Amino acid sequence: MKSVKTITDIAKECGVSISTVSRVINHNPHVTEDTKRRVEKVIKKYNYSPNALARGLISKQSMTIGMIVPDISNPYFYTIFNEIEQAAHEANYSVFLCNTLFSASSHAKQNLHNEETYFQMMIDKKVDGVLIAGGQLDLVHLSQSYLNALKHLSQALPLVIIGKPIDGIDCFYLNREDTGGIATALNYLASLGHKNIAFIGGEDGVVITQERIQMYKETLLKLGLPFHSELIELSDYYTPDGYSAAMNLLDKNIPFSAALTANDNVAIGVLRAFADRKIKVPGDISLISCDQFHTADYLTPRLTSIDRHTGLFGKYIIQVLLSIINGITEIPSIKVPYDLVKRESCIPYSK
Amino acid sequence: MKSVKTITDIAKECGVSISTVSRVINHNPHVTEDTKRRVEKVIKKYNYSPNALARGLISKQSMTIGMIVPDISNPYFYTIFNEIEQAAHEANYSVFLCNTLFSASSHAKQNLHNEETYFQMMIDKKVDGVLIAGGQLDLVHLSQSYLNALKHLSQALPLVIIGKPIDGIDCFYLNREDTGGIATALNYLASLGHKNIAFIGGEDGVVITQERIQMYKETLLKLGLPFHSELIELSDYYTPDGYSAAMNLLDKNIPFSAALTANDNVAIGVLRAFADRKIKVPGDISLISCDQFHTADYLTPRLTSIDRHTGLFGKYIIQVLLSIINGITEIPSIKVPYDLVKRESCIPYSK
DNA sequence: CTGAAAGCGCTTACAG
DNA sequence: CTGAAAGCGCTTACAG
Repeated sequence: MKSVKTITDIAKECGVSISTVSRVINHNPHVTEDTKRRVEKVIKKYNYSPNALARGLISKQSMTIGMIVPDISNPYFYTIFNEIEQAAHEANYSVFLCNTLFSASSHAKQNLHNEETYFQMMIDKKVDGVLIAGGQLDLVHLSQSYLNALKHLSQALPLVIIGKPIDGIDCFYLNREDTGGIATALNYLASLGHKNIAFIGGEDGVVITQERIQMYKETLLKLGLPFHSELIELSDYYTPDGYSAAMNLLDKNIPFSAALTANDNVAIGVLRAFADRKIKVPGDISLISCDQFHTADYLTPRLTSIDRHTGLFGKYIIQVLLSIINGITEIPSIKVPYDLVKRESCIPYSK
Repeated sequence: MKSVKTITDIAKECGVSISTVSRVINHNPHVTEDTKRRVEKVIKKYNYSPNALARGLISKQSMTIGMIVPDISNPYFYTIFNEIEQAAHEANYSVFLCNTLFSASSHAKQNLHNEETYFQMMIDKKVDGVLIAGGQLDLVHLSQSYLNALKHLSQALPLVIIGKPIDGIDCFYLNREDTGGIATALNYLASLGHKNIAFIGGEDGVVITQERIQMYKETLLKLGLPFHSELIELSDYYTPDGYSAAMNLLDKNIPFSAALTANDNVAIGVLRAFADRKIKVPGDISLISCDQFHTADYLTPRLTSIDRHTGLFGKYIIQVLLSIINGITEIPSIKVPYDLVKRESCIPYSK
């Protein structure tokens, strides 16, 4: 395309062989100080830097990793990505961000094979490792086609999956406890005297949602609180979804004095729906979010949330991926904490 | 690393030369239907797909692009990225997302050469084109080191910069009108009878901020409204920044009945600050945001905003980059509209 | 210490 | 239509 020097150009100008140039580039000690200096001077002169494609071809390392997520505009994913990318960059890796646009709620409408084409691209591009978070992965029922593609990927490259192990797919699975926050939130609300507690958000047909509902049920039982399946209103993880879910819930006309929300984005929608129905938070209903994003502390009321420390989890993920790339197969386990952050949206029950 | 077939493996198993295999891969018509079928069968059998590194080395096309942004968690950037990535993927490109973490507000503290190392990485990896949005680029004063790195990049690869032309850097510049929204917002507030209008948000030392303030000044003048430089409170583009900026502004004790906010995130912080000071929006102060994100319609009050259609701009950007990669040097210009979206946060002035 | 040669996995003229 | 050869820009034994 444009004027970019190659190792041959440098070698010629220095009057040495390309082997010698290669040696100085790679800090091979078997080079005279003098020739080394001479070569380095020319390298600097042209700002020469070796072609990573050629290098990758021969060294079997592209210094590249792939991250496959459904939607980078989701704070959960971009928080993880930020950590991944930063650590990767520090380790001299570049990262392909693959945004598949997969949505569990509406996946009938979309191109079901989109994720699979991303898998193949990562294989073709010889990334040194791939990370998958979210997408079809989380579905309760996986299509055969997806499974095949995933298997093919796992056989071609070091693969890290954020989630529960999938039958027949041999790769590394990193899992964070996804339900503990639910129990913590519920215990807190119960301690405030709330009895009828709604559950808003979480996609239908997704493993995590099932587990969370299970935990919701169990915890209520343990606390001796009533369980009404009608108080569960699923939805996607975004603000508009929270809004419509809250409206649907309200339309059922089942009394509740507190609500659990999948994350802060959903909470914003719920807050809006409640305001439209003249329901005061926390005056009429207490609200707690199970996954804190960045705005919780600036909403009105300030949102009581569970901080799941997703950033920490991201740091852990990339650390694992990098060590796997370097041949370490023993992965350290980690306990990512989750903390209850009490703010203004929950108050004691009073009737 | 793991078992991945090469063109040689396929050729051997088919009993043909690698040239022939290459021809069927590349849909070269000069292959007998019969051999073609035979080769394709084996390709399918092993799920063979050519090594993109080797391909890129010879064809001078890596089918890869780079996008360099300061912070992907910023809705402005992720909205653009989403469009870029989707269109790129449809055109069979993968995208390296480089998150430089550059912040104009606090760049004294950070690694100033971070962006430059990303530039070099993109050159080394032989991406087919690079896109830069935000970062040092937007600064009023550019460091010589950055300028050199940028020049080097522009000479090595097709480069598209989102922003104003920079002296001495020959590349493609895509610029959207960044100040029109200010005038529209101001006109609207004036039409509601507001006279003292504050300006909150926008980083200091950045070109766009200068232009916006200039526009703010000019428009007030045109409208015959007073201009108080004390009513300008700069800050970064995030919620906490909006909060502290609003607090600072309030502490000055200069009366105003309406405020312009750089974007919705800043507006959320401002809303919170006002609430803490018992100032009602829109009762006491009307608020308008100059760049709408996704939550505007769910805040309380619902936020009146300028919709700058950043997604559309993103579609345009990638279309331009792709055509440049394909050798088209004539870039179509576009007029991205901006619309005033009236919601609840602005009401007529009444004293 | 240094260079010539082989090879990474492809594509593309060039012969046949 | 098909194969042998050259070559993309590197790295890495192998000689010297």
